[in-house]
Amino acid sequence: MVDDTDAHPEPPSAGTGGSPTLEEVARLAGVSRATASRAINGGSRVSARAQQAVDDAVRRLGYTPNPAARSLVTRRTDSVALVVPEPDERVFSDPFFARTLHVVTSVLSARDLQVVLLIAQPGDEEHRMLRYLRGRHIDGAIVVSHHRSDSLSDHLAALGLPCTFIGRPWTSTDRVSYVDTDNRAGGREATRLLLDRGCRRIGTVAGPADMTAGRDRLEGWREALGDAGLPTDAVVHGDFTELGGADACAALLDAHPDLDGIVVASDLMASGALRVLSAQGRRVPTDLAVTGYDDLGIAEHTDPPLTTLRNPIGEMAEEAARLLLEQLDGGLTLPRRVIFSPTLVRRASA
Amino acid sequence: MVDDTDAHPEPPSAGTGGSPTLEEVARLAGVSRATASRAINGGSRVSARAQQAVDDAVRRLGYTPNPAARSLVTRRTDSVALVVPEPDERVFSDPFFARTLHVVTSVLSARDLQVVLLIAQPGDEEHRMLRYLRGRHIDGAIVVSHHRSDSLSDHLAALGLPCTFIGRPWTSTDRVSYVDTDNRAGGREATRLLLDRGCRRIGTVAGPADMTAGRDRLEGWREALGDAGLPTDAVVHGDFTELGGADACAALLDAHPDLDGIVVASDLMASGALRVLSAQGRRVPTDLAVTGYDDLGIAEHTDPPLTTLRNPIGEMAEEAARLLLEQLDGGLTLPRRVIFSPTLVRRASA
DNA sequence: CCGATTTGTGAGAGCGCTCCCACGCGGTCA
DNA sequence: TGACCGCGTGGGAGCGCTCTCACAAATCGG
Repeated sequence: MVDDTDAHPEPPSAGTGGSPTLEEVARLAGVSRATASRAINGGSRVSARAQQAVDDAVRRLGYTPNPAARSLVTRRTDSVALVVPEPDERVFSDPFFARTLHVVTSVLSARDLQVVLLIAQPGDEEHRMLRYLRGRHIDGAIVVSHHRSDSLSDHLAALGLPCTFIGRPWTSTDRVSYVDTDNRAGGREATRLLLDRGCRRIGTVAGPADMTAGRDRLEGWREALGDAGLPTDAVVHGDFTELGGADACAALLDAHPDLDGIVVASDLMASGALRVLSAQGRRVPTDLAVTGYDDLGIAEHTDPPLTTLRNPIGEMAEEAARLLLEQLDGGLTLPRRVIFSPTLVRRASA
Repeated sequence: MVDDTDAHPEPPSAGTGGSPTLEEVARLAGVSRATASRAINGGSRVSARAQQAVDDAVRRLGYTPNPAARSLVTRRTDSVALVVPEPDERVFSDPFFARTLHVVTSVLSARDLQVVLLIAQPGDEEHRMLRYLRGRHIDGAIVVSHHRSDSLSDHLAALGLPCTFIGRPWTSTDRVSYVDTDNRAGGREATRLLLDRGCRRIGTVAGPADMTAGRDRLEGWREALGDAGLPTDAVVHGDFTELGGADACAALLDAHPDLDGIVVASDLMASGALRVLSAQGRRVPTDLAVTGYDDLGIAEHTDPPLTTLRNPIGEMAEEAARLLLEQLDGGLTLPRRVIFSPTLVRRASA
């Protein structure tokens, strides 16, 4: 029902449904397409009169720019991927991801960037994900929970896609930006705490060996025990899940029944470990002291509440988002790294 | 480093970085752009020879079609939103969403559709989300956990965007497709079970009053009790979280200390309720019988394991994805609804 | 009061793709 | 043998937008 008083040939969509185009906005506002475009995108070099006319026209027509047309010419899509190479059970049960997604989204959406969550467990989904990343669907990526086997850092570095890792990647560390915490220091600190309270037989439920966070915390534990001249043989790896932590703890106690302290590499795993200890009738911290890692809401609700190392997940995610924005804005910036420090939070378990 | 033996004017990006275009693939394959396009998109009406040449060229150049250019002309984006109008804490703690996302993604990605997770708690994020849905970023949407206040069904119906609801929407039920379970029957069945085992004072921890699933289950409870000539005054609403369930249960027991049975509208809430009951020293099911709802992995791990009604979440999500595909393929199909039946799963709590 | 800037504007060229249409070619049928 | 039919192909238009550029009008300093 548009008045076709002039005889210009028009696409059939003009009168029928099809959403309004910039052309139509411009016509209604009595300006050129170029001016309408300027008015809509920030409006520098546009007279107040023209701006007003365009704004009105946009409102009257309910105009929304066509993102495909726009990104065809700008070569930007205004969306960013949050890549999580993990099975979705884990993504949806570890509060770490919820927090990260929340913070990343709020930082990026303040700049009108859409965050696309890409969950891909290893396998063919990984391949699909790489195809997606390669396909110019997104302007950049934030990768979290990266494993040694997904050579994500290499792939992304090779692609030249702006990206930031949360947690130091295994390779290409000189070519991609990342944020991390000093996991080795954290591991050391947790262990020293147990040493200070008198533990002399300290084991660890370590994180996955294919994740830098897991390995670094383990290294810290090794260092502290080595410095104290104590053995570093009581190690079992878990997978950062509660169940995995329980299993690992059971295995650890099986092999080393004499332990009087356990450094667990995450709160979720520690929560599983506490369950096992309680089932075995071992009192925490009297018989055996336990430390966790992360402090993301679970630690205070376990029984007993966990002494743990707080990772500033929120700040890390925020910084990661900012680093990505820098790359998106600045064109080619040098890879940057920002390392945070974990802080000890004392509760009842150690 | 492309050989520019001919004198045709070329964009600067041809030799420099910029990813290869269809034009370049066609040239390398020695065919026209049109033929290259056909070969790449399913290849009907393409000779084996041409197909081969194009395939080779694609591989040699590492060509990926530019999605923006493609969707500008096809008017499809090949991506679909999974809309969750909930705060992200809840999305990331209720296994229901993990399962739904998993199933929806696997059905849709088999058809090369990208799933975009849209989490938007009520407020201005909601507005941003509607803008996104309106902006032709996606071809369709699946909405899960819809509340009365987000008038999502009305908005989407008005937009004419293909969409499917998981869980009956409040309004526009005649204009949008949805899948649901017979929640009223489920509520009735849970209540009858308690009646059969001799309970005579049965309360309920109901779901949110602004969600159809919550209201329908409550209705079922009312009906069953009404039929039995028993009072239906012991009602407290929870918010489908564990903590909410605990609080609601405490409030319920406070107001009605004489209860001998509680119908809880979700397993997560029932898990919170069991914790409260145990803290109060009430034995389940001896002193008081409890039923849950959903049966998504939590029910078997509570203490005692929950008697519950299994919702076929996986099948529902699958069907929802299929209904959406139908709309995407078929153009204008009539709104359809598919109702599943919950099945009783007996465990120890009732 | 005149050249030099600044400011607002529109014409028009693409961005990379799909798809319509017209064309040549061999095979089939009356 | 000519009319007709596919089939494979390429030419070319155009999707809706941004952005460069040229140009007129307004503003400025000397």
